[in-house]
Amino acid sequence: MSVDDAETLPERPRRRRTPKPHAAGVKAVAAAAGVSLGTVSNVLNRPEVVSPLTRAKVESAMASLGFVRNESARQLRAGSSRILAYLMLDAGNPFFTDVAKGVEEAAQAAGLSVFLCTSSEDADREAAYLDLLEQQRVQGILITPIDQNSSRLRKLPSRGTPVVVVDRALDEGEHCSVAVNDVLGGELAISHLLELGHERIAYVGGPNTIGQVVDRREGARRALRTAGRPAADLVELTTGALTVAEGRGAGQRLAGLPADRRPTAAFCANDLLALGLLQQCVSLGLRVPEDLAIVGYDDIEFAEAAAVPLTSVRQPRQLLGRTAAELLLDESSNPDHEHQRVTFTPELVVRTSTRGTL
Amino acid sequence: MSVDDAETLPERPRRRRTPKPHAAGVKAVAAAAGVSLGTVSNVLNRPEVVSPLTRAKVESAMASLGFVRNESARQLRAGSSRILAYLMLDAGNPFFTDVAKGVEEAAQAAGLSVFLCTSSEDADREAAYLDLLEQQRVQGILITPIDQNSSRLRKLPSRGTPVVVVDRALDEGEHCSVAVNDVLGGELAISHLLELGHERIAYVGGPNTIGQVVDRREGARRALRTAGRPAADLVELTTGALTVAEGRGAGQRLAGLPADRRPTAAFCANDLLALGLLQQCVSLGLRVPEDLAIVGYDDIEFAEAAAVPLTSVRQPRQLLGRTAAELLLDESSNPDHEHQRVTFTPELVVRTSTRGTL
DNA sequence: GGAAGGCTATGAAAGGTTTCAACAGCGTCC
DNA sequence: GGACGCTGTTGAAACCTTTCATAGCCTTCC
Repeated sequence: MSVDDAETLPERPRRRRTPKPHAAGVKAVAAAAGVSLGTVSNVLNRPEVVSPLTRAKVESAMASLGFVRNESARQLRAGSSRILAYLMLDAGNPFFTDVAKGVEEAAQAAGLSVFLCTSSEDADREAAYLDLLEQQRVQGILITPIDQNSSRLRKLPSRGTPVVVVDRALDEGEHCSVAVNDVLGGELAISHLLELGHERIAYVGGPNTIGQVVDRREGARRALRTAGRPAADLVELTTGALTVAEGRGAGQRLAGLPADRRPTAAFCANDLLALGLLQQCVSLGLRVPEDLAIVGYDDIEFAEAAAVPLTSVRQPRQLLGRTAAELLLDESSNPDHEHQRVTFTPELVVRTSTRGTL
Repeated sequence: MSVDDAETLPERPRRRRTPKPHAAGVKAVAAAAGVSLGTVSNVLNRPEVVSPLTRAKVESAMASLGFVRNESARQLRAGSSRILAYLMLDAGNPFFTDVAKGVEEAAQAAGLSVFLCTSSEDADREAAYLDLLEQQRVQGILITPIDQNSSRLRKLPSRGTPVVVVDRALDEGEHCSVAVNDVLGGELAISHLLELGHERIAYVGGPNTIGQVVDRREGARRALRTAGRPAADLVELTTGALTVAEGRGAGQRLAGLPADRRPTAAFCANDLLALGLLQQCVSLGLRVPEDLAIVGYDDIEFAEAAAVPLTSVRQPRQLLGRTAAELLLDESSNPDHEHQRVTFTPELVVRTSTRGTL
């Protein structure tokens, strides 16, 4: 240590900021390869315009310096992102992860990447992620919204971030939407149970703020009307969420009813509820489907894997995701894009939980 | 149209690029509010240093212009990102989504957001996402790797992107890791089955490139040795992946064995396999646990919800994710950070699939 | 032999934000 | 009454890349 050091110690040299370990940028690469900045950029973005020799020099310089392109700077200048986001309602529900698989498929085909986010059915979280994604200037947002009337959601497209609503059909607005006809799904389920001779049927689902819950119940009621049955034949059990645990709770309530008042069949708003219900009822001694037939909704993989395979209303999950992503891509690349509402048709898959041995 | 126009038509005015619809930046906000650029930035980043009056002016200007902060520019200049990424093996496995939940929890507590990515057990995809995330300069990466010896993975930390390996303990290297003792888990499962009097036991799992599969089998063998049993008592059924479908296939093979050679118990490398196995065996007429006892691994929610509730080895999934995220945060904020290998202890949860009625 | 034209490579400008040294205004203290 | 300190605000530089008009060189063709 020299005397000098001691003197200058108090006023530290003060770098502008702590630099990342080895941040080699295009500049360093250009210097190492003996070319200009622009050429390095061309190697990255339009390799075909640069001569093979030069390209090789640049590429080897990149490799030896460990160059990593700074996406922020790229995006800032180029103005576009190569990323799509899917904001899910609940990552724990296999339905959504299957939709996500379809999204990824379509994105990969277009050379884009997908970031998944999950709102966990929390409106604040949803809002926070929407803000974040907008600030990131992602190419577009796919969302299964909690509240489809959110003003935040409506504002996004006018500011340049395309939005596609997944699994919910919006009446109007600045987005495309992709959904499955939930009313029809409900009808399918109840018609099936009526054909099997069931008279008193439970509808298990909630909360009523969730559009899917409402639509599926509406379908159930419609099927009863069509069959000329009184609406009172549908016993409604409301749950607090669409989870296995809530399904178990509903099972408890159901099994507790005296046998002569207990429904002989239950239609659940999704498979998680149905699986919980199934488990609880079986463990309380009810036989499925003899004492209680059960129909679920979504046909997730675990529906078939349950020891009493579950009859369920199948939705084209992956197709849903793929279509949504394709609509989004069209919106962001095709100047004549027109918003669409795509609706798919659900399909009843009959298994042991309603028909017994086949 | 003037004559001039006709003349200049061929050489189109050529905007630098098509601007996003209404891109109001800090500059526009500053102008509208009658303050300088720096003040707007202060409102965004250090609101406490700006006087309430000025702040109000700026905020109302922001609102009326629909200002959205450009995160790319922010990150470019500030050098740091407020985002964490978790690169999962398989979004369809509830185990990983539960881990993700823990990650989100910890991230939220620290004011960060989480992007989820899924490699779908595809090494190329994993590599592509790692590149992407590094280019995005995310604050750090949590990963359950396919190949934990990937050179790409090892390079990341030295270039400034911290990495924490989840659900895998690495022997060395530049990262922290968080894992559960899989060997012990295997031992727990087999010891339990031995105590129940089973003599011929199947181990169902694969492929052998997956560390978890290997470790759990190792634990199984160790338990047999400890009990003084020959290694041949463990019948190995190798699967191609850890999925429900593969479990079903294994069930088919198992049920096809003549009763006197068929194992009386099966230990599966994860719950997806176990659920598939359970379903197939039941539908082929085997009684669980009387004819075949089954132990799974992970204790995902569906394990308990299965109509024959599954005995399983429970891992602290959410805690795993939370701890991993905390290690990552420490690494990126604490200059004295030292890499750690955290190992949790698994726990056997006994249910009907091995013990019958309780 | 010289002009035209095709390839490549160059260098400066631009993109929106944060940062920070400097400054203005104003009350306080001696 | 002057120096000082405090609070709030300013303006320019810096972050790293992409873009594009232009320049240089080489070939080709008249």
